Amino acid sequence: MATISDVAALAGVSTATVSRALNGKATVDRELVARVQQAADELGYRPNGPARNLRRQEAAVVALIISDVENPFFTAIARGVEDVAHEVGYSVVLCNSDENAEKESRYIDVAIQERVAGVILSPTGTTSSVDKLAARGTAFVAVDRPLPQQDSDVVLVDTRLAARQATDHLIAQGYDRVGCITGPAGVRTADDRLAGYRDALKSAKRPSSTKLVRRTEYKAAGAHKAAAELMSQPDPPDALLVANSAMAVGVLQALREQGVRPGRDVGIVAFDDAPWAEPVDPPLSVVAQPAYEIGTVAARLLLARIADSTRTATTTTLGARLIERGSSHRT
Amino acid sequence: MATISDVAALAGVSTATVSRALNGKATVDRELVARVQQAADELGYRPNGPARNLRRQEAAVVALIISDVENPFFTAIARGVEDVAHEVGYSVVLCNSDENAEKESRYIDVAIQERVAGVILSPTGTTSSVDKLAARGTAFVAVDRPLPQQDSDVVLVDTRLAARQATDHLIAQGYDRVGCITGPAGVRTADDRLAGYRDALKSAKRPSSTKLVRRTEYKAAGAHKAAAELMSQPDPPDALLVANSAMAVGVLQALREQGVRPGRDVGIVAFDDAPWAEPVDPPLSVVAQPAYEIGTVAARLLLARIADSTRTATTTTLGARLIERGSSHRT
DNA sequence: ATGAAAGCGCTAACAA
DNA sequence: TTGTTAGCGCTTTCAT
Repeated sequence: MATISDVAALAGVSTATVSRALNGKATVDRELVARVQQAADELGYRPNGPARNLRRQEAAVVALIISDVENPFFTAIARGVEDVAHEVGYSVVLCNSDENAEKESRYIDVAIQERVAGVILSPTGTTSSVDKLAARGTAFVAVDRPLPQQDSDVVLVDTRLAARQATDHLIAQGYDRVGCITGPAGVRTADDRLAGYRDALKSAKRPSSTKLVRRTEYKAAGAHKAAAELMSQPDPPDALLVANSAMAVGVLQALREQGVRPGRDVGIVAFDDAPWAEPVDPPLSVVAQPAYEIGTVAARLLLARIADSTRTATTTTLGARLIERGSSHRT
Repeated sequence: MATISDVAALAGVSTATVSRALNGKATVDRELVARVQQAADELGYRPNGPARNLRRQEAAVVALIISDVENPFFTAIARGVEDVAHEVGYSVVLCNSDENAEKESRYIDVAIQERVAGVILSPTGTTSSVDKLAARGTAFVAVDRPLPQQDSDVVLVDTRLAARQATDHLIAQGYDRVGCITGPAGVRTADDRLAGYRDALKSAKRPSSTKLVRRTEYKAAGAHKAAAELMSQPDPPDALLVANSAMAVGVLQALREQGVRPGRDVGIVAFDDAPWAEPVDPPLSVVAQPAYEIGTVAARLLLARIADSTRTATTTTLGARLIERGSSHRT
């Protein structure tokens, strides 16, 4: 594979000039630039990334560590990050931590090892593996969940408020016994959504009973079981706030099995506006989180921090939007 | 950040010994290994990836270039690739070509530049940017779609047969005018699915009319429009074969808008077993492609080719499975 | 404006 | 078994 010396030889100049010419430094004669360019083209020259990064002591790469590639919420974030990063010539490496602290830690090690310019991640619960990033001075920003006792840039959604509004909406629609299926204790978004749900019950002066609440993994299977349990209690809920779209799949499934129709029989609002939320029957009411925007904001923060590591950390909180569809109306 | 020399100094040995010890070479004294290890731990030493890659002339990284991160079919492939690659210590870099030849080409450039060990990609139609990989001798394998006139490793699904079987099934269920909504002309999977659909009509001695066929992007919006058009014709289809799950979203939406119930009024079979296919009402009949397996097979082929670039190219064709649910039954 | 030369951190010949 | 040393390909002083 052609190296910079090959190009230099062919163009009849030094490697330094080739480097300067190809990197657009102003101090190179126009004619030489052309000659170098032609030689490079002729040889199909591509700079050797590792060599460049070694010399520059940094790669124009950011790592994005998300907890679930199959979750549309996170893929939308990825899109946002990608779009911003590419604008300024950065590549994005997507890593899948699978909500697993060990995998997350491993990817962080890789990121450090490859000397990426920065890391964006949705931290898996209690982990402190981000300390490694902080210790090395690698720029990073957290999305979706704050880092415990870490003063870093964070991009969040006001998910507690969103949960409250969604619950308010269900109550306003005449549902009386609103239940909640949320994620595991300790996962911040799960806790917040539950808190918002309780806020709404309290302000509507409804009693809040633990019999109407279930916590499980953020997956379809757990939610399926939880919903089945809730619905076969003596006093089943007549509405459900569901904490993400994968869970909604499980809940819908459980309701179908019990012959219960969403909306008419049991009101449903789920977090995340999945593509299938609209075409299902009845259409699913959702809390749409600004996932793409989370990604763009996080990417911009990261780039700013890469450029200036002394910036003070900021927390950005974005709002979510309730989209009312058939599943939260009695008619 | 600590370098190998720092570790060497602290352990009182040469850098070569540190390198050997940390890379598990057999020829190092046990006691020294321990000393080196301890020094490395103490300093929090992480080998510099670019330096290592520069020296080794190859990174233990494979690039996976897929045409849509938001499509569950491709994310499942990604999972498969990841799992196999990680087993042998390779990292996977996920890139999103967005079904866009230019983006694909750019990612291929990056892959070459970073000197990745190999590339797995779902080629966007007619592109010849993979030639660049071939020219550089970078190992690669194609998934989902074959490369035009390129003798490389390929992992495919027998999608024509699957489309035929799905159509057979619809006909067997008593649907009389089966239509088809498939992807753009020139995209191999789209063409194959259409061909399989026609195979079935022919062998059932049904006339095949272009009035029952629509081609659009592999997206919800296009399929929505196509379905709406098809259904408002004078002689609308009473069943539809839909070429992927994003399209199915659009089709279902269109049917809802026209007050047409899947199954009872219009039989539906769609490609790809999306998570929401089961909980919708009625549950969606699908052609389940072995996406995860495509990923694992492709990864193994790639690793084999990395190890031995002279291997002759192979084509692996996997089967798909028809899952019959409510949307393809009249009752 | 250009070239010579040093060196980024690591691994692998080659010596000892 | 260990150390010495020479690069991998690039960018960037420092001279010129």
